[in-house]
Amino acid sequence: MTGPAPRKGMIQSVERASRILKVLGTGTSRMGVTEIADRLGLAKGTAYGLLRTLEAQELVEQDPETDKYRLGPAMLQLGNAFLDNHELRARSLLWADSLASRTGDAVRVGVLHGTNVLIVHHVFRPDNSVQILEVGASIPWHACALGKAIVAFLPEPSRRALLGLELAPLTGRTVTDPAVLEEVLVAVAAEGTALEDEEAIVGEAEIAAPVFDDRGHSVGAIGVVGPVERLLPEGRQAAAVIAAVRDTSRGLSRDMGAGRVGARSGATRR
Amino acid sequence: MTGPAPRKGMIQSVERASRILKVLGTGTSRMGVTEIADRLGLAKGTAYGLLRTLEAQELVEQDPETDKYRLGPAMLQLGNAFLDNHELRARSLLWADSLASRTGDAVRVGVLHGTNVLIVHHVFRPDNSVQILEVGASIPWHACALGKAIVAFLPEPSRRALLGLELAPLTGRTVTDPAVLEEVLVAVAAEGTALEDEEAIVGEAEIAAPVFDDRGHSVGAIGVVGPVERLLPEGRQAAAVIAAVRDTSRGLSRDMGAGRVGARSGATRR
DNA sequence: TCCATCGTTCGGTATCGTCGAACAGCCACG
DNA sequence: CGTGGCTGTTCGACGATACCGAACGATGGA
Repeated sequence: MTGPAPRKGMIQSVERASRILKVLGTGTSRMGVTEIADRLGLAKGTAYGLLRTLEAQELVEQDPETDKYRLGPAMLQLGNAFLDNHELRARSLLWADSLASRTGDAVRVGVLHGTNVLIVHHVFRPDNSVQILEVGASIPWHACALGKAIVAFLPEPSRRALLGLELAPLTGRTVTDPAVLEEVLVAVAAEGTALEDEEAIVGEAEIAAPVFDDRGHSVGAIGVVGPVERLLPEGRQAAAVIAAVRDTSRGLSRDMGAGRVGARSGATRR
Repeated sequence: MTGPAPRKGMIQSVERASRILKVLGTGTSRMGVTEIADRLGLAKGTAYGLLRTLEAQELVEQDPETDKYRLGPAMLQLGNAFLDNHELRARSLLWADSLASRTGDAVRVGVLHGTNVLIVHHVFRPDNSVQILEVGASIPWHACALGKAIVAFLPEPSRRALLGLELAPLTGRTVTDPAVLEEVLVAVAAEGTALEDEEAIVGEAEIAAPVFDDRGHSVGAIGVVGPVERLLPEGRQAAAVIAAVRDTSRGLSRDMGAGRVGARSGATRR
Protein backbone atom coordinates (compact mmCIF):
# COMPACT_ATOMS: atom_id res chain seq x y z
CA MET A 1 0.00 0.00 0.00
CA THR A 2 2.70 2.43 0.92
CA GLY A 3 5.42 1.31 -1.45
CA PRO A 4 5.14 0.02 -4.99
CA ALA A 5 4.69 -3.74 -5.33
CA PRO A 6 8.06 -5.45 -4.87
CA ARG A 7 8.86 -6.97 -8.22
CA LYS A 8 9.47 -10.67 -8.43
CA GLY A 9 13.04 -11.87 -8.61
CA MET A 10 14.42 -8.70 -7.15
CA ILE A 11 16.71 -8.98 -4.18
CA GLN A 12 14.76 -7.43 -1.37
CA SER A 13 17.54 -5.90 0.70
CA VAL A 14 19.29 -4.37 -2.27
CA GLU A 15 16.06 -2.89 -3.53
CA ARG A 16 15.41 -1.39 -0.13
CA ALA A 17 18.93 -0.05 0.11
CA SER A 18 18.54 1.64 -3.26
CA ARG A 19 15.33 3.23 -2.17
CA ILE A 20 17.05 4.56 0.91
CA LEU A 21 19.66 6.18 -1.30
CA LYS A 22 16.99 7.74 -3.47
CA VAL A 23 15.06 9.04 -0.49
CA LEU A 24 18.23 10.59 0.84
CA GLY A 25 18.88 12.06 -2.58
CA THR A 26 15.52 13.69 -3.14
CA GLY A 27 14.64 15.13 0.23
CA THR A 28 16.92 18.06 0.88
CA SER A 29 18.98 17.95 4.05
CA ARG A 30 19.64 14.93 6.18
CA MET A 31 17.19 12.43 7.63
CA GLY A 32 16.99 10.24 10.73
CA VAL A 33 16.56 6.49 10.96
CA THR A 34 12.92 6.64 12.01
CA GLU A 35 11.98 9.09 9.30
CA ILE A 36 13.56 6.88 6.65
CA ALA A 37 11.95 3.73 8.06
CA ASP A 38 8.54 5.39 8.13
CA ARG A 39 8.80 6.73 4.61
CA LEU A 40 9.71 3.32 3.24
CA GLY A 41 7.33 1.43 5.45
CA LEU A 42 9.81 -0.89 7.11
CA ALA A 43 10.87 -1.66 10.65
CA LYS A 44 13.27 0.71 12.35
CA GLY A 45 15.77 -2.05 13.01
CA THR A 46 15.74 -3.07 9.36
CA ALA A 47 16.40 0.42 8.11
CA TYR A 48 19.19 0.74 10.63
CA GLY A 49 20.94 -2.38 9.38
CA LEU A 50 20.74 -1.18 5.81
CA LEU A 51 22.08 2.23 6.77
CA ARG A 52 24.97 0.72 8.67
CA THR A 53 25.97 -1.31 5.66
CA LEU A 54 25.68 1.63 3.29
CA GLU A 55 27.71 3.70 5.71
CA ALA A 56 30.50 1.12 5.79
CA GLN A 57 30.66 1.47 2.02
CA GLU A 58 30.72 5.26 2.35
CA LEU A 59 27.61 5.47 0.23
CA VAL A 60 25.95 7.27 3.12
CA GLU A 61 27.41 9.32 5.95
CA GLN A 62 26.18 9.96 9.44
CA ASP A 63 26.47 13.41 10.87
CA PRO A 64 28.44 12.91 14.11
CA GLU A 65 26.47 15.64 15.87
CA THR A 66 22.86 15.08 14.95
CA ASP A 67 23.19 11.34 14.20
CA LYS A 68 21.25 11.96 11.02
CA TYR A 69 22.16 10.43 7.68
CA ARG A 70 23.10 11.93 4.33
CA LEU A 71 24.61 10.68 1.08
CA GLY A 72 28.31 9.83 1.25
CA PRO A 73 31.33 10.79 -0.83
CA ALA A 74 31.48 7.47 -2.68
CA MET A 75 28.25 8.57 -4.33
CA LEU A 76 29.99 11.50 -6.01
CA GLN A 77 32.82 9.31 -7.19
CA LEU A 78 30.40 6.84 -8.74
CA GLY A 79 28.42 9.61 -10.36
CA ASN A 80 31.60 10.87 -11.91
CA ALA A 81 32.51 7.36 -13.04
CA PHE A 82 29.15 7.17 -14.77
CA LEU A 83 30.02 10.28 -16.75
CA ASP A 84 33.46 8.93 -17.64
CA ASN A 85 31.97 5.76 -19.07
CA HIS A 86 29.12 7.52 -20.82
CA GLU A 87 29.49 7.08 -24.53
CA LEU A 88 27.12 9.85 -25.63
CA ARG A 89 28.81 12.31 -23.31
CA ALA A 90 32.30 11.37 -24.47
CA ARG A 91 31.38 11.68 -28.10
CA SER A 92 29.49 14.95 -27.59
CA LEU A 93 32.33 16.93 -26.01
CA LEU A 94 33.78 18.22 -29.27
CA TRP A 95 30.43 18.70 -30.96
CA ALA A 96 29.07 20.66 -28.02
CA ASP A 97 32.09 22.98 -27.93
CA SER A 98 31.79 23.58 -31.61
CA LEU A 99 28.08 24.27 -31.40
CA ALA A 100 28.57 26.69 -28.53
CA SER A 101 31.18 28.74 -30.34
CA ARG A 102 29.19 28.65 -33.57
CA THR A 103 25.99 29.97 -32.01
CA GLY A 104 27.39 31.85 -29.05
CA ASP A 105 24.95 30.08 -26.75
CA ALA A 106 25.14 27.58 -23.94
CA VAL A 107 24.86 23.94 -25.00
CA ARG A 108 23.36 21.02 -23.09
CA VAL A 109 23.35 17.30 -23.79
CA GLY A 110 20.82 15.07 -22.05
CA VAL A 111 19.45 11.55 -21.85
CA LEU A 112 16.08 10.26 -20.75
CA HIS A 113 15.95 8.93 -17.20
CA GLY A 114 12.49 7.89 -16.11
CA THR A 115 10.25 10.84 -16.94
CA ASN A 116 13.07 13.34 -16.69
CA VAL A 117 15.94 14.44 -18.86
CA LEU A 118 19.28 14.09 -17.15
CA ILE A 119 21.91 16.61 -18.22
CA VAL A 120 25.16 14.77 -18.95
CA HIS A 121 27.10 17.63 -20.51
CA HIS A 122 26.94 21.39 -20.38
CA VAL A 123 29.02 24.01 -22.13
CA PHE A 124 28.71 27.54 -20.85
CA ARG A 125 27.69 30.40 -23.05
CA PRO A 126 31.00 31.83 -24.29
CA ASP A 127 30.62 35.23 -22.73
CA ASN A 128 32.18 35.89 -19.36
CA SER A 129 29.00 35.76 -17.34
CA VAL A 130 28.71 33.61 -14.24
CA GLN A 131 26.76 30.43 -14.94
CA ILE A 132 26.09 27.39 -12.87
CA LEU A 133 26.99 23.93 -14.10
CA GLU A 134 23.88 21.91 -14.75
CA VAL A 135 25.45 18.49 -15.25
CA GLY A 136 23.53 16.06 -13.07
CA ALA A 137 20.37 18.13 -13.01
CA SER A 138 17.16 16.56 -14.25
CA ILE A 139 14.25 18.28 -15.94
CA PRO A 140 10.76 16.90 -16.69
CA TRP A 141 10.86 15.75 -20.30
CA HIS A 142 7.76 17.66 -21.36
CA ALA A 143 9.17 20.97 -20.17
CA CYS A 144 12.38 21.08 -22.18
CA ALA A 145 13.34 20.85 -25.83
CA LEU A 146 15.81 18.07 -25.11
CA GLY A 147 13.02 15.92 -23.70
CA LYS A 148 10.62 16.58 -26.54
CA ALA A 149 13.31 15.80 -29.09
CA ILE A 150 14.06 12.47 -27.42
CA VAL A 151 10.49 11.37 -26.80
CA ALA A 152 9.29 12.32 -30.29
CA PHE A 153 11.57 9.66 -31.71
CA LEU A 154 11.05 6.96 -29.12
CA PRO A 155 9.63 3.59 -30.23
CA GLU A 156 5.89 3.56 -29.88
CA PRO A 157 5.16 1.70 -26.63
CA SER A 158 7.53 3.92 -24.64
CA ARG A 159 6.37 7.10 -26.29
CA ARG A 160 2.71 6.57 -25.45
CA ALA A 161 3.56 5.50 -21.92
CA LEU A 162 5.31 8.81 -21.25
CA LEU A 163 2.40 10.78 -22.67
CA GLY A 164 0.03 8.94 -20.37
CA LEU A 165 1.69 10.02 -17.15
CA GLU A 166 0.89 13.21 -15.33
CA LEU A 167 2.50 16.34 -16.72
CA ALA A 168 3.24 18.83 -13.96
CA PRO A 169 3.44 22.51 -14.89
CA LEU A 170 6.69 24.31 -14.04
CA THR A 171 5.76 27.71 -15.38
CA GLY A 172 2.62 29.27 -16.80
CA ARG A 173 3.66 28.19 -20.29
CA THR A 174 4.34 24.54 -19.60
CA VAL A 175 2.28 22.31 -21.88
CA THR A 176 0.35 19.87 -19.69
CA ASP A 177 -2.45 18.77 -22.02
CA PRO A 178 -1.54 15.33 -23.45
CA ALA A 179 -3.44 16.01 -26.66
CA VAL A 180 -1.60 19.26 -27.31
CA LEU A 181 1.71 17.69 -26.44
CA GLU A 182 0.98 14.83 -28.79
CA GLU A 183 0.59 17.28 -31.64
CA VAL A 184 3.80 18.98 -30.65
CA LEU A 185 5.62 15.68 -30.76
CA VAL A 186 4.30 14.92 -34.22
CA ALA A 187 5.57 18.30 -35.39
CA VAL A 188 8.93 17.66 -33.76
CA ALA A 189 9.18 14.29 -35.48
CA ALA A 190 8.43 15.92 -38.82
CA GLU A 191 10.73 18.88 -38.28
CA GLY A 192 13.62 17.08 -36.66
CA THR A 193 14.04 19.77 -34.00
CA ALA A 194 12.18 20.73 -30.84
CA LEU A 195 11.56 24.13 -29.31
CA GLU A 196 10.86 25.19 -25.77
CA ASP A 197 9.70 28.64 -24.83
CA GLU A 198 9.76 29.43 -21.11
CA GLU A 199 8.15 26.11 -20.28
CA ALA A 200 10.68 25.16 -17.62
CA ILE A 201 12.16 28.46 -16.44
CA VAL A 202 10.71 31.89 -17.05
CA GLY A 203 12.86 33.80 -19.49
CA GLU A 204 14.69 30.78 -20.87
CA ALA A 205 14.22 29.02 -24.19
CA GLU A 206 15.82 26.00 -25.79
CA ILE A 207 16.31 24.49 -29.25
CA ALA A 208 17.24 20.82 -29.43
CA ALA A 209 17.54 17.86 -31.78
CA PRO A 210 17.71 14.12 -31.10
CA VAL A 211 20.80 11.92 -31.25
CA PHE A 212 20.45 8.41 -32.66
CA ASP A 213 22.52 5.31 -32.17
CA ASP A 214 23.21 2.62 -34.73
CA ARG A 215 19.76 1.11 -34.22
CA GLY A 216 18.00 4.34 -35.03
CA HIS A 217 16.82 4.77 -31.47
CA SER A 218 16.98 8.19 -29.89
CA VAL A 219 19.52 7.82 -27.10
CA GLY A 220 19.65 11.47 -26.16
CA ALA A 221 19.53 15.00 -27.44
CA ILE A 222 21.70 18.07 -27.86
CA GLY A 223 20.59 21.67 -27.91
CA VAL A 224 21.24 25.28 -27.07
CA VAL A 225 19.68 27.19 -24.17
CA GLY A 226 19.52 30.84 -23.41
CA PRO A 227 17.38 33.91 -22.84
CA VAL A 228 14.17 33.93 -24.91
CA GLU A 229 14.89 37.23 -26.56
CA ARG A 230 18.22 35.87 -27.76
CA LEU A 231 17.15 32.42 -28.91
CA LEU A 232 13.65 33.10 -30.23
CA PRO A 233 13.60 36.66 -31.57
CA GLU A 234 10.46 38.10 -33.11
CA GLY A 235 11.76 37.77 -36.66
CA ARG A 236 12.83 34.38 -37.98
CA GLN A 237 16.48 34.93 -37.23
CA ALA A 238 16.42 31.69 -35.27
CA ALA A 239 16.69 29.72 -38.49
CA ALA A 240 20.48 29.82 -38.39
CA VAL A 241 20.59 28.49 -34.85
CA ILE A 242 18.12 25.73 -35.67
CA ALA A 243 20.24 24.70 -38.62
CA ALA A 244 23.35 24.62 -36.45
CA VAL A 245 21.65 22.44 -33.86
CA ARG A 246 20.38 20.08 -36.52
CA ASP A 247 23.78 19.78 -38.17
CA THR A 248 25.41 19.08 -34.85
CA SER A 249 22.89 16.42 -33.88
CA ARG A 250 23.42 14.68 -37.20
CA GLY A 251 27.18 14.70 -36.88
CA LEU A 252 26.94 13.42 -33.34
CA SER A 253 24.53 10.69 -34.39
CA ARG A 254 26.99 9.61 -37.04
CA ASP A 255 29.67 9.47 -34.37
CA MET A 256 27.42 7.29 -32.26
CA GLY A 257 27.24 4.82 -35.10
CA ALA A 258 23.91 5.73 -36.65
CA GLY A 259 24.59 3.87 -39.87
CA ARG A 260 22.50 5.04 -42.75
CA VAL A 261 20.67 8.34 -42.68
CA GLY A 262 16.94 8.22 -42.34
CA ALA A 263 16.95 4.97 -40.45
CA ARG A 264 13.77 6.19 -38.78
CA SER A 265 10.79 7.04 -40.95
CA GLY A 266 12.46 9.81 -42.91
CA ALA A 267 12.61 12.00 -39.86
CA THR A 268 16.27 12.82 -40.09
CA ARG A 269 15.95 13.33 -43.82
CA ARG A 270 14.42 16.34 -45.58
CA MET B 1 41.01 -14.78 0.46
CA THR B 2 40.21 -12.64 -2.50
CA GLY B 3 37.97 -10.08 -0.90
CA PRO B 4 38.35 -8.36 2.44
CA ALA B 5 36.80 -10.17 5.40
CA PRO B 6 33.04 -9.47 5.45
CA ARG B 7 32.48 -7.39 8.53
CA LYS B 8 30.06 -8.63 11.12
CA GLY B 9 26.62 -7.12 11.18
CA MET B 10 26.80 -6.01 7.60
CA ILE B 11 24.03 -7.06 5.25
CA GLN B 12 25.69 -9.39 2.84
CA SER B 13 23.74 -8.69 -0.32
CA VAL B 14 23.92 -4.94 0.07
CA GLU B 15 27.64 -5.06 0.68
CA ARG B 16 28.08 -7.16 -2.43
CA ALA B 17 25.89 -4.83 -4.46
CA SER B 18 28.00 -1.86 -3.36
CA ARG B 19 31.15 -3.63 -4.37
CA ILE B 20 29.66 -4.30 -7.78
CA LEU B 21 29.01 -0.59 -8.17
CA LYS B 22 32.55 0.25 -7.18
CA VAL B 23 34.03 -2.31 -9.53
CA LEU B 24 31.94 -0.85 -12.35
CA GLY B 25 33.11 2.60 -11.32
CA THR B 26 36.83 1.96 -11.25
CA GLY B 27 37.43 -0.24 -14.25
CA THR B 28 36.96 1.85 -17.34
CA SER B 29 34.38 0.66 -19.86
CA ARG B 30 31.71 -1.93 -19.27
CA MET B 31 31.99 -5.41 -17.79
CA GLY B 32 30.19 -8.70 -18.21
CA VAL B 33 28.48 -10.81 -15.56
CA THR B 34 31.19 -13.43 -15.42
CA GLU B 35 33.97 -10.88 -15.14
CA ILE B 36 32.21 -9.18 -12.25
CA ALA B 37 31.47 -12.48 -10.52
CA ASP B 38 35.09 -13.58 -10.86
CA ARG B 39 36.50 -10.33 -9.58
CA LEU B 40 34.28 -10.42 -6.51
CA GLY B 41 34.62 -14.12 -5.97
CA LEU B 42 30.95 -15.04 -6.07
CA ALA B 43 28.77 -17.35 -8.10
CA LYS B 44 27.66 -16.20 -11.50
CA GLY B 45 24.02 -16.63 -10.63
CA THR B 46 24.44 -14.51 -7.52
CA ALA B 47 26.09 -11.66 -9.36
CA TYR B 48 23.36 -11.83 -11.95
CA GLY B 49 20.62 -11.45 -9.37
CA LEU B 50 22.34 -8.46 -7.83
CA LEU B 51 22.84 -6.85 -11.21
CA ARG B 52 19.21 -7.37 -12.13
CA THR B 53 17.99 -5.53 -9.06
CA LEU B 54 20.52 -2.75 -9.49
CA GLU B 55 19.37 -2.43 -13.06
CA ALA B 56 15.73 -2.19 -12.00
CA GLN B 57 16.76 0.74 -9.82
CA GLU B 58 18.66 2.25 -12.76
CA LEU B 59 21.82 2.22 -10.72
CA VAL B 60 23.37 0.11 -13.47
CA GLU B 61 22.54 -0.19 -17.14
CA GLN B 62 22.98 -3.04 -19.55
CA ASP B 63 24.24 -2.32 -23.02
CA PRO B 64 21.54 -3.82 -25.28
CA GLU B 65 24.12 -4.86 -27.85
CA THR B 66 26.98 -6.37 -25.92
CA ASP B 67 24.91 -7.37 -22.86
CA LYS B 68 27.62 -5.86 -20.72
CA TYR B 69 26.94 -3.70 -17.69
CA ARG B 70 27.84 -0.13 -16.81
CA LEU B 71 26.79 2.40 -14.21
CA GLY B 72 23.33 3.86 -14.68
CA PRO B 73 21.94 7.38 -14.77
CA ALA B 74 20.55 7.26 -11.25
CA MET B 75 24.17 7.24 -10.11
CA LEU B 76 24.75 10.69 -11.55
CA GLN B 77 21.61 12.03 -9.95
CA LEU B 78 22.66 10.72 -6.57
CA GLY B 79 26.15 12.10 -6.97
CA ASN B 80 24.64 15.45 -7.68
CA ALA B 81 22.35 15.15 -4.69
CA PHE B 82 25.41 14.51 -2.55
CA LEU B 83 26.86 17.81 -3.71
CA ASP B 84 23.60 19.65 -3.05
CA ASN B 85 23.51 18.44 0.52
CA HIS B 86 27.21 18.96 1.13
CA GLU B 87 27.67 21.60 3.78
CA LEU B 88 31.32 22.41 3.10
CA ARG B 89 30.64 22.79 -0.58
CA ALA B 90 27.61 25.00 -0.03
CA ARG B 91 29.48 27.26 2.33
CA SER B 92 32.58 27.42 0.13
CA LEU B 93 30.87 28.69 -3.02
CA LEU B 94 31.21 32.37 -2.21
CA TRP B 95 34.63 32.05 -0.61
CA ALA B 96 35.99 30.15 -3.59
CA ASP B 97 34.71 32.72 -6.06
CA SER B 98 36.23 35.48 -4.03
CA LEU B 99 39.57 33.70 -3.75
CA ALA B 100 39.66 33.03 -7.47
CA SER B 101 39.07 36.64 -8.42
CA ARG B 102 41.48 37.87 -5.76
CA THR B 103 44.39 35.69 -6.93
CA GLY B 104 43.45 35.17 -10.57
CA ASP B 105 43.90 31.43 -10.16
CA ALA B 106 41.70 28.36 -10.24
CA VAL B 107 40.33 27.28 -6.86
CA ARG B 108 39.53 23.78 -5.62
CA VAL B 109 37.79 22.55 -2.50
CA GLY B 110 38.23 18.95 -1.38
CA VAL B 111 37.45 16.47 1.36
CA LEU B 112 39.22 13.31 2.41
CA HIS B 113 37.68 10.08 1.11
CA GLY B 114 39.69 7.02 2.00
CA THR B 115 43.26 7.78 0.99
CA ASN B 116 42.19 10.24 -1.67
CA VAL B 117 41.02 13.81 -1.78
CA LEU B 118 37.66 14.18 -3.45
CA ILE B 119 37.12 17.48 -5.24
CA VAL B 120 33.72 18.87 -4.26
CA HIS B 121 34.04 22.33 -5.78
CA HIS B 122 36.09 23.89 -8.53
CA VAL B 123 36.23 27.44 -9.80
CA PHE B 124 37.98 28.00 -13.10
CA ARG B 125 40.87 30.38 -13.48
CA PRO B 126 39.23 33.66 -14.52
CA ASP B 127 40.89 33.91 -17.91
CA ASN B 128 39.07 32.60 -20.94
CA SER B 129 41.09 29.42 -21.36
CA VAL B 130 39.41 26.07 -21.75
CA GLN B 131 39.52 24.08 -18.51
CA ILE B 132 37.95 20.85 -17.50
CA LEU B 133 35.73 20.59 -14.45
CA GLU B 134 37.38 18.50 -11.79
CA VAL B 135 34.46 18.10 -9.40
CA GLY B 136 34.16 14.42 -8.58
CA ALA B 137 37.80 13.66 -9.32
CA SER B 138 39.91 12.12 -6.58
CA ILE B 139 43.62 12.60 -6.00
CA PRO B 140 45.95 10.67 -3.66
CA TRP B 141 46.22 12.78 -0.53
CA HIS B 142 50.01 12.79 -0.45
CA ALA B 143 50.26 14.22 -3.96
CA CYS B 144 48.24 17.38 -3.52
CA ALA B 145 48.31 20.39 -1.25
CA LEU B 146 44.65 19.89 -0.31
CA GLY B 147 45.44 16.43 1.00
CA LYS B 148 48.48 17.48 2.98
CA ALA B 149 46.56 20.36 4.52
CA ILE B 150 43.79 18.04 5.65
CA VAL B 151 45.96 15.21 6.93
CA ALA B 152 48.33 17.49 8.80
CA PHE B 153 45.47 18.49 11.07
CA LEU B 154 43.80 15.12 11.45
CA PRO B 155 43.47 13.61 14.95
CA GLU B 156 46.41 11.36 15.69
CA PRO B 157 45.21 7.82 15.09
CA SER B 158 43.91 8.64 11.62
CA ARG B 159 46.96 10.69 10.69
CA ARG B 160 49.45 7.93 11.41
CA ALA B 161 47.27 5.35 9.68
CA LEU B 162 47.37 7.32 6.45
CA LEU B 163 51.13 7.72 6.67
CA GLY B 164 51.51 3.99 7.08
CA LEU B 165 49.84 3.06 3.79
CA GLU B 166 51.64 2.80 0.50
CA LEU B 167 52.36 6.09 -1.23
CA ALA B 168 52.33 5.66 -4.98
CA PRO B 169 54.32 8.14 -7.07
CA LEU B 170 52.39 10.07 -9.71
CA THR B 171 55.27 12.11 -11.08
CA GLY B 172 59.01 12.18 -10.50
CA ARG B 173 58.52 14.71 -7.72
CA THR B 174 55.88 12.90 -5.70
CA VAL B 175 57.00 12.40 -2.11
CA THR B 176 56.72 8.71 -1.31
CA ASP B 177 59.04 8.39 1.70
CA PRO B 178 56.90 8.31 4.87
CA ALA B 179 59.67 9.91 6.93
CA VAL B 180 60.00 12.85 4.57
CA LEU B 181 56.27 13.23 4.30
CA GLU B 182 55.98 13.22 8.07
CA GLU B 183 58.35 16.19 8.26
CA VAL B 184 56.37 17.96 5.60
CA LEU B 185 53.18 17.46 7.60
CA VAL B 186 54.78 18.89 10.72
CA ALA B 187 55.81 21.95 8.72
CA VAL B 188 52.31 22.26 7.30
CA ALA B 189 50.81 22.06 10.78
CA ALA B 190 53.16 24.80 11.95
CA GLU B 191 52.65 27.00 8.93
CA GLY B 192 48.93 26.52 8.41
CA THR B 193 49.31 26.10 4.65
CA ALA B 194 50.51 23.30 2.39
CA LEU B 195 52.36 23.45 -0.91
CA GLU B 196 52.55 21.04 -3.78
CA ASP B 197 55.04 21.36 -6.60
CA GLU B 198 54.43 19.10 -9.59
CA GLU B 199 53.79 16.13 -7.35
CA ALA B 200 50.52 15.13 -9.01
CA ILE B 201 50.73 16.59 -12.53
CA VAL B 202 53.86 17.84 -14.23
CA GLY B 203 53.74 21.60 -14.56
CA GLU B 204 51.04 22.13 -11.97
CA ALA B 205 51.39 23.45 -8.43
CA GLU B 206 48.95 24.05 -5.59
CA ILE B 207 48.69 26.06 -2.39
CA ALA B 208 46.06 25.00 0.15
CA ALA B 209 44.91 25.46 3.74
CA PRO B 210 42.63 23.35 5.93
CA VAL B 211 39.03 24.05 6.85
CA PHE B 212 37.85 23.24 10.37
CA ASP B 213 34.42 22.54 11.76
CA ASP B 214 33.11 23.47 15.17
CA ARG B 215 34.97 20.58 16.76
CA GLY B 216 38.32 21.73 15.45
CA HIS B 217 38.58 18.77 13.11
CA SER B 218 39.82 19.34 9.59
CA VAL B 219 36.83 18.51 7.41
CA GLY B 220 38.38 19.60 4.15
CA ALA B 221 40.67 22.09 2.49
CA ILE B 222 40.59 24.93 0.00
CA GLY B 223 43.38 26.06 -2.27
CA VAL B 224 44.50 27.46 -5.59
CA VAL B 225 46.00 25.48 -8.47
CA GLY B 226 47.84 26.54 -11.56
CA PRO B 227 51.01 26.42 -13.60
CA VAL B 228 54.16 26.22 -11.48
CA GLU B 229 55.74 29.31 -12.96
CA ARG B 230 52.65 31.26 -12.03
CA LEU B 231 52.01 29.94 -8.54
CA LEU B 232 55.54 29.37 -7.29
CA PRO B 233 57.78 31.96 -8.97
CA GLU B 234 61.50 32.08 -8.22
CA GLY B 235 61.18 35.14 -6.02
CA ARG B 236 58.89 35.09 -3.00
CA GLN B 237 56.00 36.75 -4.78
CA ALA B 238 53.91 33.78 -3.70
CA ALA B 239 53.52 35.28 -0.24
CA ALA B 240 50.47 37.27 -1.32
CA VAL B 241 48.75 34.18 -2.68
CA ILE B 242 49.56 32.19 0.44
CA ALA B 243 48.07 34.93 2.58
CA ALA B 244 44.94 35.00 0.45
CA VAL B 245 44.50 31.24 0.76
CA ARG B 246 45.00 31.39 4.50
CA ASP B 247 42.52 34.21 4.94
CA THR B 248 39.96 32.36 2.89
CA SER B 249 40.37 29.12 4.81
CA ARG B 250 39.91 30.96 8.09
CA GLY B 251 36.80 32.72 6.91
CA LEU B 252 35.38 29.48 5.60
CA SER B 253 36.19 27.69 8.84
CA ARG B 254 34.33 30.37 10.73
CA ASP B 255 31.37 29.82 8.43
CA MET B 256 31.52 26.11 9.19
CA GLY B 257 31.13 26.89 12.85
CA ALA B 258 34.72 26.66 14.04
CA GLY B 259 34.03 28.42 17.31
CA ARG B 260 37.10 29.88 18.91
CA VAL B 261 40.25 30.44 16.92
CA GLY B 262 43.13 28.13 17.64
CA ALA B 263 40.88 25.31 18.75
CA ARG B 264 43.62 22.95 17.63
CA SER B 265 47.07 23.35 19.22
CA GLY B 266 47.69 26.87 18.06
CA ALA B 267 47.90 25.75 14.49
CA THR B 268 45.47 28.25 13.10
CA ARG B 269 47.09 30.93 15.19
CA ARG B 270 50.31 32.57 14.21
C1' DT C 1 11.94 16.42 36.71
C1' DC C 2 9.56 13.83 33.56
C1' DC C 3 7.96 12.43 29.25
C1' DA C 4 8.60 11.79 24.48
C1' DT C 5 11.47 10.53 20.91
C1' DC C 6 15.61 9.55 19.16
C1' DG C 7 19.34 5.97 17.58
C1' DT C 8 20.84 1.58 18.80
C1' DT C 9 20.96 -3.44 20.33
C1' DC C 10 19.49 -8.11 20.35
C1' DG C 11 17.62 -12.84 19.45
C1' DG C 12 14.17 -16.15 17.29
C1' DT C 13 11.98 -17.41 13.16
C1' DA C 14 10.68 -17.86 8.66
C1' DT C 15 11.95 -15.70 4.72
C1' DC C 16 15.00 -14.93 1.37
C1' DG C 17 19.34 -14.98 -1.01
C1' DT C 18 22.86 -18.11 -2.32
C1' DC C 19 24.89 -21.67 -4.86
C1' DG C 20 25.77 -24.79 -8.74
C1' DA C 21 24.31 -27.08 -12.56
C1' DA C 22 22.01 -26.81 -16.81
C1' DC C 23 19.98 -23.95 -20.74
C1' DA C 24 20.18 -21.32 -25.06
C1' DG C 25 22.57 -18.08 -27.98
C1' DC C 26 26.74 -16.16 -30.06
C1' DC C 27 31.21 -15.85 -32.16
C1' DA C 28 35.55 -17.60 -33.66
C1' DC C 29 37.97 -21.09 -34.89
C1' DG C 30 38.93 -25.31 -37.33
C1' DC D 1 29.64 -26.06 -42.30
C1' DG D 2 30.14 -28.07 -37.92
C1' DT D 3 31.99 -27.44 -33.35
C1' DG D 4 33.87 -25.98 -29.11
C1' DG D 5 34.13 -22.54 -25.89
C1' DC D 6 32.52 -18.67 -24.47
C1' DT D 7 28.60 -15.62 -23.07
C1' DG D 8 24.24 -14.17 -20.26
C1' DT D 9 20.38 -16.41 -18.28
C1' DT D 10 17.11 -19.70 -15.71
C1' DC D 11 15.81 -22.72 -12.16
C1' DG D 12 15.19 -25.31 -7.69
C1' DA D 13 16.57 -26.93 -3.20
C1' DC D 14 19.17 -25.99 0.71
C1' DG D 15 20.28 -23.40 4.78
C1' DA D 16 22.36 -19.35 6.00
C1' DT D 17 20.58 -14.80 6.62
C1' DA D 18 18.11 -10.69 6.85
C1' DC D 19 13.77 -9.33 8.82
C1' DC D 20 10.90 -8.01 12.58
C1' DG D 21 9.44 -6.27 17.11
C1' DA D 22 10.35 -5.31 21.56
C1' DA D 23 13.50 -3.40 24.87
C1' DC D 24 17.53 -0.30 26.10
C1' DG D 25 20.05 4.06 27.12
C1' DA D 26 20.73 8.68 25.90
C1' DT D 27 19.05 13.09 24.61
C1' DG D 28 16.32 17.28 24.64
C1' DG D 29 12.17 19.94 25.53
C1' DA D 30 8.30 21.10 28.29
